[in-house]
Amino acid sequence: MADISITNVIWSFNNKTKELLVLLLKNSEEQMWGLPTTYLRKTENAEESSLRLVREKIGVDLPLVNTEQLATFTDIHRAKKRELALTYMIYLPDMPGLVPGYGADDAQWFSIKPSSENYLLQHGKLSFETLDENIDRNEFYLQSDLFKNSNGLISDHALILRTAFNRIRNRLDYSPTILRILGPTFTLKKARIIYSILLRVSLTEIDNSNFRKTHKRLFLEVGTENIKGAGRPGKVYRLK
Amino acid sequence: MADISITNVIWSFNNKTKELLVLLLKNSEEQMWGLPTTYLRKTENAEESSLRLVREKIGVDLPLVNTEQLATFTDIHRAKKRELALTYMIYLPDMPGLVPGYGADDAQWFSIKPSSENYLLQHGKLSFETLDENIDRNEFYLQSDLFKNSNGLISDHALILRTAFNRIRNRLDYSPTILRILGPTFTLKKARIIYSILLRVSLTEIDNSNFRKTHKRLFLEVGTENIKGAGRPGKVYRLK
DNA sequence: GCTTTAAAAGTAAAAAGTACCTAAATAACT
DNA sequence: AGTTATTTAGGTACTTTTTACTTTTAAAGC
Repeated sequence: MADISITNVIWSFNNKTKELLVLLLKNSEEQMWGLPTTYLRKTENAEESSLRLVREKIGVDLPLVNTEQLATFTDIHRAKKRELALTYMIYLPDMPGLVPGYGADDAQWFSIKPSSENYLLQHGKLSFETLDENIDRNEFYLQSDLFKNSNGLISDHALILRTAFNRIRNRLDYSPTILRILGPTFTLKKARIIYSILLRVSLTEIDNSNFRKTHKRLFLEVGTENIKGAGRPGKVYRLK
Repeated sequence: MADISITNVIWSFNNKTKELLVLLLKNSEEQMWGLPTTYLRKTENAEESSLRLVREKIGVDLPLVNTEQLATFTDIHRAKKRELALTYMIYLPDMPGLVPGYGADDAQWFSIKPSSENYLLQHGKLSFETLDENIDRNEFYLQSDLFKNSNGLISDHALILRTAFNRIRNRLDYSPTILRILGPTFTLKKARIIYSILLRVSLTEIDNSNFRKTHKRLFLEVGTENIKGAGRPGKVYRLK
């Protein structure tokens, strides 16, 4: 009856600029940016489809455990034809190189950058106007009411992206899976950078010492940083 | 391509026996119990479909805000034909009367009752064998690995039910929407009963006084109980 | 009025969170 | 080599929250 699309929100991290990234593709037909999307095949379940999409667009072959269901969007008017969007989230370290692939003219990592209270899509920085705090609470109901295409993204991909952002933020306290974008291990500094972006506060507002205390239950110490640089080398952790 | 089914996990509460209830229907064809299910129509989104199902089975007409997306199950072999299950949760007070309706031979409220470590489906009591604590964390990945039909429920409805149970339990601390089954207002005693069932501890293990202190941020006092009975009448609250 | 029951309210100790400071480890500079 | 700047680990005292337990209050039944 309806077409089944699989849409991925793929997160990564720029180690040089310390930016939180999300992957967008430029649609050949409409020349608008949107999230990577494919169609579910007869022979695969949605998780497999989501990972196939990653393989096709980024050339990375991930095990099943690396994709995580976000939500399903079913609004009648969300696409030209009736189409359900089964959305997934994926966390990739190292900001892999991109190739546009079939149906896309361009592929780019967009930086999620808080600008005062808002996020704006400008100059390669992705940002939402008045990121609605209530979306996560309401994301499962009234999707049609929340439907707004305010960011110049294709279809309802702005809504999907906000839902993803809020989900990640709400999970920060007990399951900060977003830290996977830092690779298998990470320093507390990098973790704090991610937290500061998601919580939209400056890095100094997240106290180094207190962050260590309140989060050590989530992290496991596995060694010490061995990179060159000024200052004491940080300890290296991984997610428990 | 695939059929789209809408499956509801409908929760309620028995005010006399103080039991947490879930609605199951007996399938005419297979003579097995399962969750209420319908098929998505061209003219409706999934939330509307979920509420139509409630209306058809229980005769209650709810506003859109009363259904909440649980997860989408896409395993290739989850049904005889390829069929995606978009699942929703609904909280109904007063344990409404039931009519089997089309395709069902019986409709019943089943009590979720913890028996030691396990939950067993016996004598109208619904229960899971070794309710896996990890399902919620993993529910969005590896669904096919978790697929087990261990409760005599149709298809993968046992998995759906466990996913629902774990979701509710994890949300208890910050968004105890399950308390809607108590009606618009409730006493702390009743809230504690729900918590004790979900956390699988005895009522006395949830201290009355401390429960009040730790949960007052979630509840709003709206008056005092005016029912007849021994003991001081409890205050009445509603969800903030 | 006294006893029983059930819930609200109080108290003190423990645990967790917060603001701020000191110590340690490294690089760069004189 | 010794000093300084930089960065992160670790410590301390204070505040808030949670927890275990006790007391008070408000009703019903006799």
